[in-house]
Amino acid sequence: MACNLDGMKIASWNVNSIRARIAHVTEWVAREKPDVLLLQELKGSEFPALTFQELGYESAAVTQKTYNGVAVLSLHPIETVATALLGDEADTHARFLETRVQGLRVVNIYAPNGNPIGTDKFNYKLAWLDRLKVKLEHWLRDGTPTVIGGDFNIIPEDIDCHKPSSWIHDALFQPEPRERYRTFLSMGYTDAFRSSHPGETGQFTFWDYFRKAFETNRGIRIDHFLLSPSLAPRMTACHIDKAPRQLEKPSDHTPIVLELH
DNA sequence: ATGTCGCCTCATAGGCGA
Repeated sequence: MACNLDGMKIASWNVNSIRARIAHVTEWVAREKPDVLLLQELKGSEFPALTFQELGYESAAVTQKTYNGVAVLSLHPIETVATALLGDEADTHARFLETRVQGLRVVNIYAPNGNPIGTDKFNYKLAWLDRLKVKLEHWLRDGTPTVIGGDFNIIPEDIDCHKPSSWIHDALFQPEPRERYRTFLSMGYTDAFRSSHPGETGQFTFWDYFRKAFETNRGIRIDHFLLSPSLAPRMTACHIDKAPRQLEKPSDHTPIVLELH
């Protein structure tokens, strides 16, 4: 299936409130000029589409008051395919947005955090990941080049956190979500960052606001790009841009950037 | 348990979610 992805740059960033972070995001977009940007944790009913339109970006957003919220920005036309994850009609969280850009299936997710473990929140997380798996199976079968990006709220392996013992009681590090993430990989999806940086330690996308976590690089890698088998050979690079995390009043996450050919 | 953000409201302090 032909699609023009040459030089295409796709980024993902959990901004922890688009209203609080609008200056950081617009400055980063103007400088980095990604073809596509996936945003998570918008935390508001209104998405500032006009602000990004002025920078040349079309947008699609699924919003919710106070919580969650995901958006896709693109220099190219966006076709919105789905605004909710199938499998639970009662689930009203704004966590899923499936689009098509330049013949590529671009899926933006904000997976549930799931803390504390042993509660409905943790069960919701596992059920949500199981629903995502059903979609992942469908997308494999139709062969369309597919990228799933966003905040997975999963620390895949021990090297994806500064110190495993600090996270053993956290939902992001539990065997159940990690097992699901490994299943996604065994199905044929590629973890874009890890596959291009095998064994590299100290590479994180999130650092807590407290205890000087960023300054001491005590972080976790929870923002990911999964690539379908049809897309994986077209990855040229994947990196984490720590610059926005160093700004005044930053998001607790920083962007991850994927490049294709 | 704690730390620190950002949001909201039975609002200017406290609760929730992360």
